[in-house]
This record gives sequence, C-alpha cells and structure tokens, in this order.
Amino acid sequence: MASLRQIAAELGVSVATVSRALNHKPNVNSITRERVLAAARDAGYSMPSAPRSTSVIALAYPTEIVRADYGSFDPSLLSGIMRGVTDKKFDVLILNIQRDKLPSETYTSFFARKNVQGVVLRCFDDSRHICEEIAEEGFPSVVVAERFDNPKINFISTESRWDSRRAVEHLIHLGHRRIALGIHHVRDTDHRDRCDGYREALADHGLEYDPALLFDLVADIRGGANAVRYLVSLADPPTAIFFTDPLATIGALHYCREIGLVVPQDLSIVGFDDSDVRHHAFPPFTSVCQDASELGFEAARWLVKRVSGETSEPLRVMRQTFFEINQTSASPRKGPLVLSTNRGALPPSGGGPR
Amino acid sequence: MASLRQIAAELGVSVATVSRALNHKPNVNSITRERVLAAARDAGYSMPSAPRSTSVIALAYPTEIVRADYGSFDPSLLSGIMRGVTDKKFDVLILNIQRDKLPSETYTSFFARKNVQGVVLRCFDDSRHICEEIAEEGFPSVVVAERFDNPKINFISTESRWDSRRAVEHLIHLGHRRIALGIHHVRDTDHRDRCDGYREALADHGLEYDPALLFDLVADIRGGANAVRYLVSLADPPTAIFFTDPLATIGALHYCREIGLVVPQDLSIVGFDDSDVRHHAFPPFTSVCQDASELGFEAARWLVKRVSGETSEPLRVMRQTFFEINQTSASPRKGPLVLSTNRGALPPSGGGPR
DNA sequence: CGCTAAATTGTAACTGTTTCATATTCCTGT
DNA sequence: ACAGGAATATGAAACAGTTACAATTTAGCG
Repeated sequence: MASLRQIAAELGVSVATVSRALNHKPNVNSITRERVLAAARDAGYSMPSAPRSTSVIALAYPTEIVRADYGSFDPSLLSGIMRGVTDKKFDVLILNIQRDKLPSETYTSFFARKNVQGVVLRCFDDSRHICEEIAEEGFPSVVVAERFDNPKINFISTESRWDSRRAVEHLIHLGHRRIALGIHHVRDTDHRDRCDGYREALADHGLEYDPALLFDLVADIRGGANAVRYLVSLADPPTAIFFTDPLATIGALHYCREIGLVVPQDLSIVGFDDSDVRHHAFPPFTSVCQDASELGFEAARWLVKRVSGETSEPLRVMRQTFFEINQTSASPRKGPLVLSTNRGALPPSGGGPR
Repeated sequence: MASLRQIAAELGVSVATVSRALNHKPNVNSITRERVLAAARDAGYSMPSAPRSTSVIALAYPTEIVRADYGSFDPSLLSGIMRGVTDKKFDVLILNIQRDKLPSETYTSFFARKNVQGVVLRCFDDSRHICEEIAEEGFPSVVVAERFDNPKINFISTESRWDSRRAVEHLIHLGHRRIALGIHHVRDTDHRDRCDGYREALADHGLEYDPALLFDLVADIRGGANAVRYLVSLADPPTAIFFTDPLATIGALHYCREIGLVVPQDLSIVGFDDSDVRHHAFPPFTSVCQDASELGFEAARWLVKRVSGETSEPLRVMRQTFFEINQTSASPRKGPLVLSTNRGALPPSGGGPR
C-alpha cells in the first residue's frame, strides 16, 4: 500500500530518514521519528515481511520465559503447538515480549520485526493488558489458558471452577470437614476460579471458610512439601488438601511419605494435572485434570488457519476440566494425626500461609 | 561480497533469473538453476540476512519434532537453551529439517532462509551425516548428546558408559547374577555406550551375557511396563533390571506395583534420569543421571558466543554422568519370584525382546 | 559572535524482488 | 512433418528498502 517514498513525500523528508525512523536506528531526531511513525501508522504502512518465504508463529511470554520443568504446563503446551503447526509447515519461535520489545514500536511491528505472522500468548493478571493491546492492533493472536470478555480477543482456556468445586465436594462427601487449599501464587483468572470453586463447595455445605487453611505456594516440589509441613503443624490441622498444581501435588505426596503420613488414610490429597502426571505419581492421585497439549494444539491449529487466511472466525473457546478419582482420597481417619519417627528435613524456601 | 548482478553478469543471465534460482522459485530451467547455484556457491554468495535485526538460533530436529512429554530429555534441553540465550537476547526457533529443507538448497541457505544464525542439533544414528554436512559447510552449529571424531563438529554430550557399568556393578555387588537391560530403541552412540557399559560389567565379573535379558523398549511408561512383564515371565527371570530411560523406569516401577512385585525386595531397578525425575518417582530410584538442561545451557551459551563472534574456539565437550543410589536397588531375595493376586492388565503395544 | 564537533538529514548508489512482455520449448492433432 | 497453442523460461525495467557519504543543521563553548 503505502511506500517509504510516499510517506517521505508526504512529510517532506527523505526516504532515508523514514527508513531509519521506522527501523529504530539511532541518529534520528525524536520529533521527526514521531512524525514518521505517526504517518506510517495513518497510512497503514506495514514493514515488508522478510523476502524469505517462511511461515512462523511465536509462542510469546509476557515476561519470564518458558519453565520446562517436569510435569509443568508449558512443555505440554509447546508439544501441542508443535503438533498443531506441522500440517501447514509453520515453525515456532519462542519470544519474550518484555525482554525484546522496544518501547517505540507497536506490537505489530515488534512481531513483524521478529518475522512472525501470528502469536500464541501466555498471559497472567499483570499482562492481560498486553493481550488486549495486541488484539486491538488486529495482529493475529490467541491467548492460551486465560479468558476475556473483550470480544476482540481470541482465547482458548479451560474452565476449572466447576471441577475444583466437585473435587472439594468429593472430599466433603467422604466426610472431610477441614479441607485446605494449596494454591500457587500465579495470579490469573484460572487460579481465582479454582479458589472460587473451593470456597463455593465449602459454602454450599455449610462449612466455614478458614483463611488459615489457605496456603500460598510456589508451584514446585518444595512448594507442595512446605504446604503439608505448615498445614499439619496447625493446632487444628486439615484432613484433606486440594492442590492446584501438579508439581506441588507430587511434592506433597513425597513429603507425606517422608514424615510418615499415609495418604489417603491419614491425609487426603486432591491435585491438579495438566497432562498425565497423576498416573506417574505414587499413589496415582485424585485430580482435576486438563490437557495442556490439546490446548496448544487447538490454539496453534486455529492460529495457523487464521494466518493463512483460511478462517476469519474468532476463537473463543472454553474447554472443561474433568475430575478423576484415584488413590489419594478417602474418608478421614478418626482421632488425631500421628506422625512416624522422622519429621523430614525442612525443605528450604517456597511460599507460606497467606 | 558477490552480488546478484555480478553472478548474473558472470553467467550471462539476468538478475531476475539469478534471484529466482536462488530463491527456489518455479519457472527456472533446472540446468540454469544448477549453474546459478554453483556460481553462487563459488562466489561465496550468501543470501542477505533479513533486514530486521533479530538474533535467533534454532533447535533443529533431523526428523520428528520435539517430544515434550513429561520427564523426557527434550523439554529439559529446551529449558536450558532458553536460559542460555537470555543474556544475549537471542530467540529460539524450533525447526524440523526433514520437513522443511528443500533438496536443492544447502544447509547454510536453509538456515539463512529460516533467518537463524546458529543451530543446536539433536542427532541420532541415521542423521549423523546431517550434522557432518552442516559442520562441513561451516555453519555455526553444535550437536547435543552425541559425540563425533570429526574435529569440525562441535558437540556437547555426556559420557554414560562408565556409570552404566558402575550401575550394573552395583547390582552385581549386591548379589545379582541375572541382570536385564531395558534399552530403548533410539540408536545413537549414547545408547550404545550404555549397552557397552552393561556388557563390560557383566564380562568383568565373569557373568554370562544372555541376549534373552535384553529388552528393546519404547521410551515411555508402557515401554517400561512391557519390559517388566516380559522379563518376569521368563523361565529364568532376572532379579534386577537396568533401564536407560527415565519414563521407562517409572513405567516399570508402576507395573511392578500393579502385579505385586515389591521393589527392591523382589526386583531391583536401576534407571536413568535426564533431570530430577528420579526424586519425583516412588520409590526414588537408583539411577545413572545427567542434566539435560545444563547440556542445553552450555550448548546455547557457546553457540551464542560463536555467532556473536566472541569466540572461535571449537566446543568439544564430554560431561560425565553421575551414579546415584536411591531406594530401588537391594540384594536379591532368595527363592523364586512370587507375584500377588492381580497380574495387571497388559499394556498395549510398545517394544519387545530383541 | 565565531568556531568546532556532534547530530541530523538528503543524495545517490546499492541490494534483491517482481511485473510484464518476450522468447523458447513442448505437446497435440492433423 | 507441421501449424497452433499452451506452458515454460528469460530479460528489461520499475520497484522495494537500506546505507555510505556528503551536506547541512544544531549545540556547545570560549
């Protein structure tokens, strides 16, 4: 559409200056740069995509980069994305927005600079505005594992409130009255949902919500261990814990074994699973489950179609978690908790009560 | 250096034709294309890197793409790579060579087309030649988890023969005489090493090598289960199994529990770990260990330096695995194996005896 | 105010790509 | 064998954006 020379003519400057301004090169007067950027925006100028014909979508993180730890969400997600792009021969680039985006460029030009045609966005509370802005600019994007009311934003996420509630109800039906929640400190709608589900279940069954039973944890092995350590040390300890993270669940199971707590006889544990980890753990744990890989697959598939112009439909999808009863939940034992000999070394660091 | 017009002049064709040939566009006579490609090669012509200034290295797979399953090598590797590139603000692109490389282009031009300046290569037996060719072309590359004699090839790998041998010796010292090997069907030097270590340990201690005790497995949960199922069904079953894969080890532990085999009393199991999985399993398993994340980190760090021109040193590094004794290895019980009631359902598919 | 150095901008040459017209080749039916 | 027509291959020229270098403007300072 608009060319460098047109913009240059319009502003009465040279093409060289326009080129420099658009590429964030040094030695351009900031006023001139602003004028050029504004004119380019108005004229709908878009940087030429790299001549080389390759199709690539990005998996973009707002700040910190992928945590590829065992059992965590992101490797499964990436695995699904890879499956989702193979048909159309797209490549996948991993981006860190905070690290690389220049303040002076729009998201569209940022992605253009990175040579990506579409983006799968990971998102947390403090970066929702980024997703909004990207969608506002009209750049092909899909947010994964978050939901939005703004109809411009495409997303695919999993509804976990309902099954979180079911999980807690399951524990209540088994006879538990003091049920703790080990929730990790990521702040996003998904985790609020899980917390809401927990509280709803309590409320529905006339159980008091006790803030002392809320443990804010780091989503790893130690976090789960710390949660158990803290919770069983309470004067009136819980008989069951609901964890919202797979690694924490595994950590909790291990720590219980260390200190001689038998699961589920002494303590029931319900966890959360993004893939198949619940079956790899011992005992296989009762769990609210979602399939992160499938989320990635569908997001990538849609995005690739969208970028290829094969669809202009928005993607606004909520999948459902499912609840699976395994071997870590049972009726609470009568009488007080009795721990075996060794209390287990204190795992260093990692969360605390809220 | 050489420009399109120079090459065109030299061959007596037009720049347009040269451009088309170099970009693998249709409608170019194959003879002409060959002449152009040859001339370009001779003249040391390199496609202009994308005008956009972004630094990116690729994680390239020869054929199938990253398997991001729980506990497997590749997610840890990627995690390390991501850590390794953050300093220098490189991005990481995931590539499938087989899927995308055109037969008519060199590896260098393939990577140039993909806008990557360096590449971390995953490699197996059937793709060693690819690594060789890439190194021959002088494209910045580093192979991960394979070793080469060819001094042109940069690699970082882990020596696992020694500790595989120690692992088996550990079992022998405990009194085991029939020790099986569950090795997965990936064919690379690393896995041959592990097999060699196993056989050396047997030979050194005057134990007969029994091919019936070799089980060729698929590197997943089912593979480990199948290995146990097959091996305990033998007329003269092993009292210990050495697995070369973490997932298979976990699968084996689970299957043992299912069929009522107590580890390590009834059967000793020594596994392999690329990250921390051994501590997440139950019981935490005795294991030969490497740190895939660290491998990725060092590979990426070196590659980024190499690409940035901060080093011209080759990278030819062998790290050592380490051997960690945990709770799945003990002296064999006297007398025959006795299984508890339920034999457990047969897991479908996944490897068989060699 | 004059002088110097740095910052800014323009000119022009250079890069590779692409459209359109032209030439060549390859079929195909007679 | 050959005319006709379609597909293929090529070239000329116009076009894209980038960049070295020179020209100009601005800023700082005595």
